[in-house]
Amino acid sequence: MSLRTPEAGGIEPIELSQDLPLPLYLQLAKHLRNQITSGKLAEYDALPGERELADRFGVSRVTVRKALSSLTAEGLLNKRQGSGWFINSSTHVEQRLSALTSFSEDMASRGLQSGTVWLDRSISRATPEEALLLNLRPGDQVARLNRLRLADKTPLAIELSVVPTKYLPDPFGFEGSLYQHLRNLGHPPHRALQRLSAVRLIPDLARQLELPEGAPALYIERRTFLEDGAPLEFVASHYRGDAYDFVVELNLT
Amino acid sequence: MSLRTPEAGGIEPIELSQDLPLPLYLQLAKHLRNQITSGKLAEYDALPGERELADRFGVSRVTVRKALSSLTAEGLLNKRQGSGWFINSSTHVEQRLSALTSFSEDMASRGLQSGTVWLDRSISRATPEEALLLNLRPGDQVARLNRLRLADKTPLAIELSVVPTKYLPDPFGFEGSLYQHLRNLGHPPHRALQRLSAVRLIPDLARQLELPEGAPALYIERRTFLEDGAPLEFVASHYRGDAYDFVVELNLT
DNA sequence: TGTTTTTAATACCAATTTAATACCAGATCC
DNA sequence: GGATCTGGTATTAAATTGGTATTAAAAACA
Repeated sequence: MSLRTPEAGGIEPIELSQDLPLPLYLQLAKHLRNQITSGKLAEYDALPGERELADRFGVSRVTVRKALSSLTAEGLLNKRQGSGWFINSSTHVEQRLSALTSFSEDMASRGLQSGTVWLDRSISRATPEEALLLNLRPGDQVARLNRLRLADKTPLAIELSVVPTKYLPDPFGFEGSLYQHLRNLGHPPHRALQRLSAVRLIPDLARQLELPEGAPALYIERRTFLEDGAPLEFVASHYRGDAYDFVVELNLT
Repeated sequence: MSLRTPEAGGIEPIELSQDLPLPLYLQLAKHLRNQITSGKLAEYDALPGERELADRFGVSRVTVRKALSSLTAEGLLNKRQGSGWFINSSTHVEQRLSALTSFSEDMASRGLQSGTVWLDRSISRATPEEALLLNLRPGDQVARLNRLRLADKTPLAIELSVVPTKYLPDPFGFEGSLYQHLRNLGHPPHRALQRLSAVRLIPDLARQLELPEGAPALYIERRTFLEDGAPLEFVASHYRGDAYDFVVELNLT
């Protein structure tokens, strides 16, 4: 047995079969990806050596190698000759886009308890600027959702969502996730465009976030679109600069 | 059953009939077009093999081939011998993330003239933190590139790049784009992971950016990786909060 | 009605991928 | 410094992929 194998590897065994409609190396990659992203194999952990893995799953070393290589291309693993294969930090694959979809999911993935305090829930006419951004006619009505977002009871962000009433007729008709509700109503968000910048908090917002006036904040403006390209939602958020990181992962090819 | 067919294909069955006033291959093309554009096949990039499809729909391979060819002419599919048929990614919406690759390109796309003032260009030992982030051994050497970035002659950002000397042996050996240079050296950046947050500028940085002390800034930390997953570069940037927007576009599906 | 075009089948060809074995080279550890 | 770990690479055979030629029936057309 390899010297550097951590406690028998901690990898669950699995039966790989040539009869399945997926090549062996992809079956193996899939299994390992599960083990890694599910947290069963901790960050920075070493994987068992290639020979050991080949032996354990009953395939050749080349097959193991192809599986590991494909996971490397995904950014989950890295290797060093003479040392072995290691799990990358920040391999929260499922989380890649969740930061943009749902506040609660985002918080959950960071291991924080999320909470919401409603500041405003009403219907009114769109301002000229909102009408422009949401592609509405002047005077069209919008639902306005202003929420204070909490992480472990600490104020983390203020979020103002504006949705045309044709997509959200009743702003009181839901609890929890706005996106889930919109999906239920048959208006699933499909694409989003975000702008991020750093701003100084105005007194009003600073007070609500329990920060001194002028503290730095991450300002995120988001426009969400339906599949047919129609604007669904406009959100302006202020995140506490001292407590929130926005993570983006991307390919440069 | 085909070995390489991905997960039974996920294609709904349909009854094709010679008695209809539409040739078999067009009936099949129509059905597949529906499945693709409706997004039912979006999660499977690959289609089942031609033989598998022929078998499943009870027609000959040539018929399947004609159907797939006509969809190719429409731009929905592409093929590779030995591999199979793939749904074009252009049918999914493309992500525009190039704003993250190069400062100069980013500026150019905003119609601004970009400039650079070198603050530091040297080689030294990696700090323990850098060694961890770049997967180096303690004492390994890194090139340190500290640049003041200008947009139309206004200071816009301060950027500190750290690259292991094994990838960038001579920090003076290039002008212009670091990424272009790394590509020329055979180390093309492949993937990046970014963290963004808002910070208050420390006096030193504030002075260099010609801002008052404590002004808000967008802090962007980026790690860039090679295709094989090895860390290539670590960058820490401070962007003026009053002059820079960071744009992200993405799909929520 | 004879001719051409389209349709759809069978059979065989060529490129690619898969997955194995055997051996090479760099790192680590004593 | 030399075992002996580690990953790296070259070579191979078999399986699977799409590619193509040939044929015949059906449909369209003159």
